Amino acid sequence: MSTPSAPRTARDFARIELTRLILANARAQLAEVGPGELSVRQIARELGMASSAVYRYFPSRDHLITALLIECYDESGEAVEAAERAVPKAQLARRWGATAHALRDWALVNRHEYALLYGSPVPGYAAPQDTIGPAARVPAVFLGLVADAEERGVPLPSPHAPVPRKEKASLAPIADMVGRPIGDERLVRAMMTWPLLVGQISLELFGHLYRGVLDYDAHFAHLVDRAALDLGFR
Amino acid sequence: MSTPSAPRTARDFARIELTRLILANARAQLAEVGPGELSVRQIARELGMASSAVYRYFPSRDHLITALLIECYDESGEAVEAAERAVPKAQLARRWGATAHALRDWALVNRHEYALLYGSPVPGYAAPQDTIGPAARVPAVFLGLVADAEERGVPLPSPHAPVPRKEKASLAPIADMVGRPIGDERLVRAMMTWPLLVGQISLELFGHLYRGVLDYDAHFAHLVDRAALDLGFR
DNA sequence: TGTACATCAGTGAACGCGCGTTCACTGATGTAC
DNA sequence: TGTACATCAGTGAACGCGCGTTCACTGATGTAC
Repeated sequence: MSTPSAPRTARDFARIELTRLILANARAQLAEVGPGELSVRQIARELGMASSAVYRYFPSRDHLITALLIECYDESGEAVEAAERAVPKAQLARRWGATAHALRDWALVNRHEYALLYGSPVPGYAAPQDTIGPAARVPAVFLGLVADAEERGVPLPSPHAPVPRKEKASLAPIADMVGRPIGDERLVRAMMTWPLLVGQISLELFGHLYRGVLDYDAHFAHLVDRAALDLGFR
Repeated sequence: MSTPSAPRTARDFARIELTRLILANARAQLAEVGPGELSVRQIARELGMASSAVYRYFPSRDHLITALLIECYDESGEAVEAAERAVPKAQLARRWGATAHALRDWALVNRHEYALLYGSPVPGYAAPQDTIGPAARVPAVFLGLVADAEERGVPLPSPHAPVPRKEKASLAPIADMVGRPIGDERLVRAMMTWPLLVGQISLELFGHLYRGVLDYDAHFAHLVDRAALDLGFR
């Protein structure tokens, strides 16, 4: 993909391998330390090379972070997509459940990575355009689900809320992303699941449910079931 | 409150004043810089004193952050409570809308403060018990709202989702916090609004809606209206 | 009211640490003839 | 196939910066008699 060309020479191979190693090590650092504390020097140390050598592969720390962002968006996207694929297409509620739980499970195993994606922005870092595509993978799965529901004519539970013109216009890019016909009401419902999931996972991981909710698993599972109803999936 | 005793001497006055000044300056720093980059030395510089002097007032940077957390939780709590108070008790939907918008408005004006409260935890910092009380103010307002709805016998829209025993037990501390009788289903609904709001505000502030949603204001307003329906508020 | 002592605020230097990035340089690898 | 040159990887020192925290000290404020 981003390989400049087929590796021919030993140098090419080494370059690819080391780029991979550096990224893998940066990633490993995220097991111990938050995204803001990622250190080029620490990576170099771990790899037994001079810190300046890293700059042959990534022109700056920001480029490294960008690569990590893309990797993590893709990884979580892949996890969510795989979970969804494993359920028969017709079972909307189970597909929804599988995807929602896949996202949370990924976040629980990759806490700092989750924080990198959905927590506060890394200080001094501005994400470039390159991350937009990968970032859209997870929401795209959810949007695909509601589009399927629309296709099958699955009814949405009442009461319905009329969608104002302004809001409809506001969501035009999302409707485009779906690429299939979808009712306003259903699109809004889909747009509620996204903050619900990210909000719930963030509250849990960032410690806001501590001593409030006793069983995080049970609570998340129930919220997902509840949301399935609202989406007309059962 | 946390004043050790009534200020009697000039020293006492100066101590209170300087503690206030240091905190105010730390707070002002948040206008420019994220919570993770808060610097004791920078505060001292701004105040024209030696950095070591700050340690007469706060024994460590962590204590400063704790004080900031409490201040910000209280401030946002106060904003939300005030917004709610301004609406007649009987108008549940409007009370809900006012509180939800108050939280977002506060977050928009105080972006780094919001990140401090609801974003990724500050690296190397562990919040002590002292923050739990103030942190509960905002959710308490929302819980109060649904408790009022319960009291008035406001019906919840169908379809209803039976709440499993496990989940019911899991939410026991929250039910306690409410302190008034409240149905399981309604409590769960309340527990969905919290991640919805925090999730939506975080997605917006942290850049995840960029070029996806065009009009953040309109979208948030509609989500809040939509949620009001689900809560039985209209 | 005045003196002797204790308490505390604030200073400035220092400790010990870490960071991202640059740069001149060496030596290995690749390429063109 | 062998040589001359160009390209690139990696080094180690350095720049310039910032940080939290400690400590011995001075001078002002407060207290007890």
